[in-house]
Amino acid sequence: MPTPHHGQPRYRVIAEDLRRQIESGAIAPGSLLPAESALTAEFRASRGTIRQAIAVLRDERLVATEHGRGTYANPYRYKDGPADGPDVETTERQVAADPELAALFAVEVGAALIEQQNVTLMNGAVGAVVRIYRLPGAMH
Amino acid sequence: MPTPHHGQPRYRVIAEDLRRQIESGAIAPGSLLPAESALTAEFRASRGTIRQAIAVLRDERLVATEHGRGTYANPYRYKDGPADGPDVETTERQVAADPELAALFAVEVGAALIEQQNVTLMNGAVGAVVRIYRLPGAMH
DNA sequence: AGAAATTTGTCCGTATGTATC
DNA sequence: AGATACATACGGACAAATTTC
Repeated sequence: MPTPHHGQPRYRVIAEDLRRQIESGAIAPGSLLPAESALTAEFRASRGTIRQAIAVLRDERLVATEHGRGTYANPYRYKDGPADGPDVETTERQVAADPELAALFAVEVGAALIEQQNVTLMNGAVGAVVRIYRLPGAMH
Repeated sequence: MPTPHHGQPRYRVIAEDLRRQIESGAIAPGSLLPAESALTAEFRASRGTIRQAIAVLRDERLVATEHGRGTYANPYRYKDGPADGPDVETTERQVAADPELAALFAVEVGAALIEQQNVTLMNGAVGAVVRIYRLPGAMH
């Protein structure tokens, strides 16, 4: 229960341990780490400390966490894709108004809106996505 | 790692900074502030100091905190503006990537994206809504 | 389709030790 | 000595996303 704080903090020791397991393959790439609750038992640490340890690995991009799912080991390991495209790709479609858009346009949630989406590419990678919403029938 | 404390206490400086972000709209009214853990990183302050800063804003009713959910900005503030608003209202905030945006940006669903929303007004009515998405950290 | 269990996200309150004004 | 702040750690509770039954 104390807070040693001498030497190395616990969360760093735990992060170190988990990193080894991931890099050694003991935790397979793409697989889920044990749940936080399981790690609290395994390391006899509080959940906050476990989460701090995982945060270290997340900063290193060694793991990726998804809400309600878990924490994946070695999530992103693929090379660059060439796939060059035009500078801007434009698509237009009809979508349902989310609550905020509904309030702005003074229509009901779920009402039809026109969405024009422009995807701008910079060096082959997506630089920004622009979505323009307007009411059906509005001039443009 | 000094503890300057020259002039104003740290928590007041942080509160001041957050207040500016809220009042300027950089943190959209009704949206969530970054989590305490995120603010500790952003301001390089301890959690206790962050909580103290938020407590200041809470006392001012500038924010409202809900247990387990987060801290909301400007729970209710829409006093009369001094004059008519501009033709374009711009707000910026952090949102979670929907499946399509996630695919475009090559991030995971739910990952943080920056959304800049421009609401263009025509004769006081909303003419169009433009939402621009980009990766956090990207220049703009 | 719906309820329950699982899991992560967040906040709350508290505590200990250290360091700097 | 006292005030301020940092870093770490605990345990609890509620919220939200996902999966499972």
